[in-house]
Amino acid sequence: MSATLSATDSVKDQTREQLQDQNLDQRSERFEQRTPGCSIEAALEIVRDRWTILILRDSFRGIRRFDDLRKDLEIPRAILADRLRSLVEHGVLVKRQYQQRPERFEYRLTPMGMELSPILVSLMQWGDRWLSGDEGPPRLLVHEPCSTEIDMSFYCWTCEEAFSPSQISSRPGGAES
Amino acid sequence: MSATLSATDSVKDQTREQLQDQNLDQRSERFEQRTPGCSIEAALEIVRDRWTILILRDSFRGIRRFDDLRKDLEIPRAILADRLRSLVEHGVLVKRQYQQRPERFEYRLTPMGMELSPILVSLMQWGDRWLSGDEGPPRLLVHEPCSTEIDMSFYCWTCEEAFSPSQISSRPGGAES
DNA sequence: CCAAGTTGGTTCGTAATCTGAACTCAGCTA
DNA sequence: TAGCTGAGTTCAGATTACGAACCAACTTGG
Repeated sequence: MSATLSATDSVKDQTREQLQDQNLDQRSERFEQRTPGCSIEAALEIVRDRWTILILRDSFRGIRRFDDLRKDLEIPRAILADRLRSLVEHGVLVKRQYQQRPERFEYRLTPMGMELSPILVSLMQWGDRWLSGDEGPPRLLVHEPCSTEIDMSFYCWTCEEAFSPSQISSRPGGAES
Repeated sequence: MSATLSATDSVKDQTREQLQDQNLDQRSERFEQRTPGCSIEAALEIVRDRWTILILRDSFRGIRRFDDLRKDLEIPRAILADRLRSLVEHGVLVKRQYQQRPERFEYRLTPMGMELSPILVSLMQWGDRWLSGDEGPPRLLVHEPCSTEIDMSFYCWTCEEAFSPSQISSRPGGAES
């Protein structure tokens, strides 16, 4: 996945060409990100498809066993086995024996896996907002202590306020030192 | 690496839980959600695979044309055409003619598409946190006015504080009234 | 005028993946 | 002894993905 420089160039060219067109063009680089070393791509290598995400959703719901996952998702066994293997290899789940006479296993989220929750929550909220019918969202997520509905918008700890995606800009990270 | 303060917590939680086994089972319904009418599933029907997400990432970066997308992503033409068609059908992108002599088109995010940003940002941050090497995150996202790094953890507007995923619980939504 | 280039696709044949059904294996259970 | 459960594996057929070639409508260069 190279083509790095040409990507930059074409973005610039395009922006210039379209200046007269619309005036939201300066926003176009909000998520600017060089392809080599893109964290989104890296994450997608682990969270690779629909099944994987649904397995994770079920893991958050507390479903831990092969057969329970299979029945709940109606997923082909071979694929479930494969995805679980992959998630374990990547450190998102751990495989644990929960009884030995008949050897039986369960899969649990690791801390790394737990931290996938913002992804699932934002998927769910987007689905709620744009895809749920007249009946409104099928389920709500709330902050347990106070029952306030969860809102995954952006919040700035310095300004102490929420802000919209248009106020996001990106800058190089990497080895600064 | 700014992160959820929850990282440490969940490490602790998990360790404790794994030693003692099953006293966290009541938490198992955090994301409880019946399969019919799950917003995550609904969202996944639109955001269906890796390519689709990468197309959206590039859209946020301001790449709007078929050929620019193809070159940047190195995606097969047929698949790009198919994914763009699907995103347009679902209302995430709009296809607009930007010149007529040789008919040429571009694809832009709709408001519905713009609101996918929390999903992309949380994917990126998870990748940053868990997958980026010694060099740290390849790019940072900041709140433009103050340059504070964006943190997509959970924030409660009532309690005025951030909280970890373990404090999320779910309840039925749907046609109440 | 002809040749080549650009953009935005479509149409292949082949390769990789997914799928459902059947099979395995170990230890219960009646 | 037969049958059941949980956790898989194996296999044949259906779906998708992939890369290369092709098409169409214009523009540009010689």
